[in-house]
Amino acid sequence: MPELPEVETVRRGLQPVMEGRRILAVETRRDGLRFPFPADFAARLAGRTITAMGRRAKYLMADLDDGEVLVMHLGMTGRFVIEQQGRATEPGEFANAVTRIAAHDHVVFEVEGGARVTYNDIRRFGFMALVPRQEIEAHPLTAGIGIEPLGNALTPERLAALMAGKAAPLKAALLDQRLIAGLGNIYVCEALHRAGLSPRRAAGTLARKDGSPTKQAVRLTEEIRLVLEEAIEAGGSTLRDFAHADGSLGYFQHRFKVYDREGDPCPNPRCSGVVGRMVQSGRSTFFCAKCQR
DNA sequence: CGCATCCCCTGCCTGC
DNA sequence: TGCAGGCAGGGGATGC
Repeated sequence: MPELPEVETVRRGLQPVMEGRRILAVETRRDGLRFPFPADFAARLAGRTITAMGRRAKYLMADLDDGEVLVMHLGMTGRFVIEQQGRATEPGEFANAVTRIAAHDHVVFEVEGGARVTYNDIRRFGFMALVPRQEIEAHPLTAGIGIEPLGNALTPERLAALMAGKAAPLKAALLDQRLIAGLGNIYVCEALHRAGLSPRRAAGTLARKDGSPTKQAVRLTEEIRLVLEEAIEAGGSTLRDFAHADGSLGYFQHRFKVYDREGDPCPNPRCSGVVGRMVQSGRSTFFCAKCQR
């Protein structure tokens, strides 16, 4: 499920147990995920300290004390499970702890302070890479990533400029990580519904001839921000619940208005339409043909 | 270049 | 009950 709000929620879950902590040991349980792990991946990580746990778009970025960055992407099904195991300060202190390995557990981090952090990924579309910090901007995995939809970068003017001249469907343009980074299929559907905009509309219609934003661009900018912020807030509350349960992080239940709600009445109280589904760029789009124009 | 299609992988749901 | 087919929230490669 991980789109920007989910990745941000995972970041907030990992931060207290990993930031400022030394990695005691790493176990990789297969050769790689989507890509092979870097050479000597586990050995290279051991002993290094995570100085900051950050996020850029849908990428988790763990800054290491020697200038490299552990870049992690959750793909479609990646998640982390955190287990607190005493107050380990040296490798091997985990040896006496009960080790539970579940199906699709691929990487296990043992962290100073006693956390065992396990990466689980059923479909293995996620990946982990080590990149020198100064090469992040040029690295093939992270080069050309678009602007963050939260924060100050996304304005109606910027949105209009990014979409100007594009004949592609608005849905496809919003999914393009080179333009805006972090939106996925769910939140694009949700934001377009909230903004009352058709997923089929040409992306370029958000810009006037002089390049300035239309009122639709203003509305969409606002709805993107709101839906992401609300989802992060919901993830935060879920995170607290999970922490009380078993410490696992991952698939959070949010209430979506249109996503996966084909056939439901349109949730817009002033609309009598029905949520429909169509395929764009090979992926399902959920929308109301009556109030999204 | 822009855009569409296919593919990586596993699991779940549906229909026959 | 078994099994084939379709589908899944990401994104890279390929082809037109």
